[in-house]
Amino acid sequence: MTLLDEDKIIDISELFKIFGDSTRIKIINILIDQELCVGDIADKINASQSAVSHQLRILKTNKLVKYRKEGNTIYYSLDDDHVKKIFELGCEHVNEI
Amino acid sequence: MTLLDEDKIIDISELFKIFGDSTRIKIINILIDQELCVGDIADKINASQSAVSHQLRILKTNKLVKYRKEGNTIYYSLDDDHVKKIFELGCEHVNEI
DNA sequence: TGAATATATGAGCATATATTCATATAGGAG
DNA sequence: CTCCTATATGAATATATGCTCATATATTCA
Repeated sequence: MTLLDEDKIIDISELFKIFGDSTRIKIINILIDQELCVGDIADKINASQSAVSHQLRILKTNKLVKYRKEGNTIYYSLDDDHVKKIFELGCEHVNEI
Repeated sequence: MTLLDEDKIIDISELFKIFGDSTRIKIINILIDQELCVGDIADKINASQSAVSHQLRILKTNKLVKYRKEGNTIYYSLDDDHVKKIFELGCEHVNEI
């Protein structure tokens, strides 16, 4: 291993693993330019409330999304500019193949 | 779905799925600045020849690496500048958390 | 041609993971 | 307090996937 140690390798692959699921990519895509509550996300991406909630937990745990409570409702949005950048770079790549 | 259609969503998540494995990240990392043959990759990342070959096939199929034959030996290198960019953006992100 | 080296590949196994279903929790409205 | 809505969570299941082992393929060299 030249550049990176084992721990960082794991971290990086774990990060990309998060992006490597279509449900999560749909969530990220829908949150690119807006914040949305769980139910609306589920509606817009055609997934169950439970599935979305499970995936949001993973995205939240890995700091890819942040959230804001308003009464009963929880609004999610992208956490970090890197998330958007990584997503967009992925788009670019698949567009060019 | 606002921005992307289902097919593109699948493509993008498939792309990131490729990056979402530590063996493949090790391979990408080791190929960042050099081309190497299968055996040398296996040695340097401490993985079996078979495991590396399996993963190289995935990387090759998805156009993340390219190869060059020289007699008996096959040299692999990163295919596309996006691969390096995506990898580096991933590094940046994990460094900032 | 035969042996040695480099790489690829298929089967089988063990593990990880995404979804569903059922249920829990929690806040707001009446 | 009670009902309703929004979200989270745990268990179970089905599927995907990475590794190993054994073997195949291909190229070089003697």
